[in-house]
Amino acid sequence: MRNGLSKDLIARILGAQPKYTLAELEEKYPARSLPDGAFVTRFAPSPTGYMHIGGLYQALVDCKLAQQSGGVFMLRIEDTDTKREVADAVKIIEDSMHRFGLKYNNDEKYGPYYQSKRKDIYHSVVADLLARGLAYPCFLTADDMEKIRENQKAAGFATGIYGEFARDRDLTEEEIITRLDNGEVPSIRLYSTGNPENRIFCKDAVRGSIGFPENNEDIVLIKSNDGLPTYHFAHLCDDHFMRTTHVVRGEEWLPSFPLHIQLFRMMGWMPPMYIHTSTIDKIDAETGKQRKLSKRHDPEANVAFFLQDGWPTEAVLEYLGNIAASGYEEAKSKGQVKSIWDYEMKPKKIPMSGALFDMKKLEWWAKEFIASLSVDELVKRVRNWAEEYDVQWTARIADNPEYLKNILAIERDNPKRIRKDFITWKQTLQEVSYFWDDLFVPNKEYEFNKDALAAFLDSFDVCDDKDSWWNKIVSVATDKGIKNGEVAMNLRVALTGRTNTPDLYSIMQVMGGDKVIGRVKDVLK
RNA sequence: GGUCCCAUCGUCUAGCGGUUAGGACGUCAGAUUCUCAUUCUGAAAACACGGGUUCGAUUCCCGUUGGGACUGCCA
Repeated sequence: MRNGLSKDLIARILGAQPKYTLAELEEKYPARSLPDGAFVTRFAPSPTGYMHIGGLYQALVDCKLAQQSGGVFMLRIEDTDTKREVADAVKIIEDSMHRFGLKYNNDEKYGPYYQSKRKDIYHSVVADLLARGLAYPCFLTADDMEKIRENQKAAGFATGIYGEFARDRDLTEEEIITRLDNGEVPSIRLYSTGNPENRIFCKDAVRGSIGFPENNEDIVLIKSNDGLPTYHFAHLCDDHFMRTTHVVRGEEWLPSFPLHIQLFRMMGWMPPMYIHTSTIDKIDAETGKQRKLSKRHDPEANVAFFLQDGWPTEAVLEYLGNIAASGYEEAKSKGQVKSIWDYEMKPKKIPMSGALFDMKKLEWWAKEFIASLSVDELVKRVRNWAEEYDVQWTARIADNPEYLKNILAIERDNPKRIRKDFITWKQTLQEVSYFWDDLFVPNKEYEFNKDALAAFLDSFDVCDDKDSWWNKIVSVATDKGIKNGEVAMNLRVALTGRTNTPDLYSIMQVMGGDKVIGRVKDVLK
């Protein structure tokens, strides 16, 4: 600790008198009146251009924990890094939240929810630290720090601004004024009182108490270039004054956990409960090693990928939710709950080891989900997707909406035996594309038994019921001395170009007599 | 290098000192079916290793190994 700075000097450093006293802030953002045990959570992404699947996972946990406890879930935009900010990023985040049904409730009373708009709060808090000698203006330039870092590395020391390397931590007021007069703009650093010889214990809801050496780095609280806070300081102020009870964040924050706890202690504030979630990983194709899903290498790291390809958002949420609350799967299969929102998520049970993203399992959730839809609902979802991502399909569907409905209704009448070959809305359309002449691809490889096909065509009547239809196939087979299945397969390939399809009779009914006759004739030519 | 986190079938996990180590996805086999999908039945498949503690360790402790994160005026 050092001598506190005078009021006037603090105002000069900050560019203005602090707007609030700590007491005023406490009053402005009072404790929330919520039922006992209610969680106040927040998803706090920085607007850097896209929504990461890991972010969605965290947001789901946040939302779920708040929702099931009768608490509040907030969305806070951490836009303190002006350099990395991307134009539409906030829109993308909000849109993703909306599409996945993650409803947040940003009560104005505790806002604003953009960190860039909360400067007054950060400055007021840092003014208090400055006055108490727990923070100081630091005039180290980027070059200075680079040199320090190099020297530290060469000497085998830990890098960072601490102890003797914290050049400006004991500047007198006069020295500070001289530098200010010089036109130098300081950042504001923590005057760390931590000693790495001591251990500090930090409590994580899943991992329990974690011991660290105390933090002794004079980390930056307020940046010199824009007067905005760093993450560490912003989260301290925000989660305190937003009255957050549970901070759900990635495990990459674990190393700075002691710093955060020390910060809370310095302020005399009660820290929230922390839940550090594990990463969502994949095996790197080149190195064969497990690593976090990354935006650059993995399309599936980006939530937009799932939207574009038409994955049911519910399925993605169930997959992710089951990672956080692994009993969900079983409870659902036993019919105890209908959706992830009905299943209680226990903070302590959120897994702490990194989970490999399992596309196959996601596919399973998606198949199950789509199979649970009514035909009308399925058609609606598919159309909605097409309208957003595929104009050609939109046109085709609009041309004859009933046709798509009939196609998708195939083998869906028996609830116990619904086909489960649809995974995404996009793939659903591809799966049934042969129903449209412009998409139908005749099979050139298959060696047709033209005799049999011709014989079938002779007897074909689209009005036949399923039994007489099948009887005709059987009689063709008998006449030609081949198996029933072979006749059916010839017909299947002639009509669809594929060797695997749903029920042939249904397909023919939906296609209609003209198309059936046309396609068989094309083969016979 | 330093600090911290993690370690059960291929994958996600249940387990919280005594279990035939359970489930799900995936895989394989069989049955049903005009093919596929579905449905049903079944199978293979795991406690990283080495020390302790204990009558007894998958479970507790230590170490090793392996994986991960952090080490920025980025979050």
